[in-house]
Amino acid sequence: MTDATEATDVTDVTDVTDVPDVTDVPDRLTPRAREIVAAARDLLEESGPAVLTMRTLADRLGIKAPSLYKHFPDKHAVEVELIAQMLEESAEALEAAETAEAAEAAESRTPGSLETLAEAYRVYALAHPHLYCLATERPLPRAALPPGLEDRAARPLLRACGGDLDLARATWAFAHGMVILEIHGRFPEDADLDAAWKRGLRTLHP
Amino acid sequence: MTDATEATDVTDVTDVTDVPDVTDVPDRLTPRAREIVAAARDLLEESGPAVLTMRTLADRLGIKAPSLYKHFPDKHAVEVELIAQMLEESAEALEAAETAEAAEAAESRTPGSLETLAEAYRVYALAHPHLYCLATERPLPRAALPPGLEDRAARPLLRACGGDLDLARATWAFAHGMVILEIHGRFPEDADLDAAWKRGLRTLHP
DNA sequence: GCAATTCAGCTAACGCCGTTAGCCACGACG
DNA sequence: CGTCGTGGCTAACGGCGTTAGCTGAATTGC
Repeated sequence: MTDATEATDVTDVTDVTDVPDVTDVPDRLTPRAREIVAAARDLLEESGPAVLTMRTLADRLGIKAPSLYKHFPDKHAVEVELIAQMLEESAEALEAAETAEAAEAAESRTPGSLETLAEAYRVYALAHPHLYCLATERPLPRAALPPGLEDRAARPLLRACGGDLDLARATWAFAHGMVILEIHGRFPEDADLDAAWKRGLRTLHP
Repeated sequence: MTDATEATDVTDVTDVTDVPDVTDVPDRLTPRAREIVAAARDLLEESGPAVLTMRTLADRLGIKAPSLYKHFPDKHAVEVELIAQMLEESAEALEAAETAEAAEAAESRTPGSLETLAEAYRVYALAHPHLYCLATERPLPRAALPPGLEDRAARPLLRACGGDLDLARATWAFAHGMVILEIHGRFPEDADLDAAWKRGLRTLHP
């Protein structure tokens, strides 16, 4: 009779009642845990980190806060999943930009191989500012992340830098700095950030 | 008998006991408020933001938490003072580097005018990582800051960039990115950050 | 087919957080 | 000598993450 049962109708995805988790990829999370992470992400992106509370998260799912601990050991574990999502999605965005770039280059109207990549990075980060900050403004929980994910997220930029690690790191620092300073409103209101991006990219990758 | 009195010996700048606040500059803070900020800073730099609590702060001063509200309207107001300190000190560090640079340039053994500035920025930030993060990872409370401070902190870099705003912003983003990523341990352990700094600075300012 | 176990919810509560209300001692000043 | 502002105090509130322990339903084992 609790309204929790109403909330579960959101599931309606897995009506498989026999196979528990015998998919090809060993599932990182149970279906319910994935629902929780999805709700956490909605909450974070809509309202920011201050609102992402175990109680509000439970509320949105129609359950009580302590029940969340049946699925995650603590709040940090939920956040780790959000960080993993961000890394994976930004990796996808960069990989997509990479192939788009290659296509354009084939037509020989090359706009500089870093430019599309940087634009993709910026667009993704600014589209998900709270998520980007959550994933970025603390030490990476490397041990709890899917193996290889960090490398995968870094690889497109490294490739674009021709394997030059120093250049790739300098470029990453520039891009992250631009994005995070913009997100936090540290630039003057009238600053021409497009111009600053262009300037930085052009000098870093002439 | 409280150790709060011991904390004041850090000040040792103003032993004037008669004039309350009739200095040339209209004092931003009462002496007691300055003691509180000093204790807050010690706490933050020693133990990080999680330990900077109204209760632990009061503890260190030998008083109870609610008494702090006789001196500051809320915790945020204390943090604003810490942010102001960081901006002022980093401005000083950059200005010092600027004049040192000028002296070296006069002897014509110029190491690139940005290099000393960047080094000073990096050294200051890494010497005060918690303070740097506090001052940097949220919107600037511009309205509550001493007027002109933000500009002053930005000016040395802008001068070194010959007034080129775009270049200055790109360089700032690069430097901030390098520092903040290093502080949060986002680079691989074996990354040669000196090399990445050199690479970035050389390409940004050839 | 029934017992046993696991799962996923619940309530109550703990200790921390920032913050408020209201009390009081003391020193300065008219 | 009274008055009043200053700067302490205690008690308490609501919100936070989290734990302990209960319960009913579903699944599993014999």
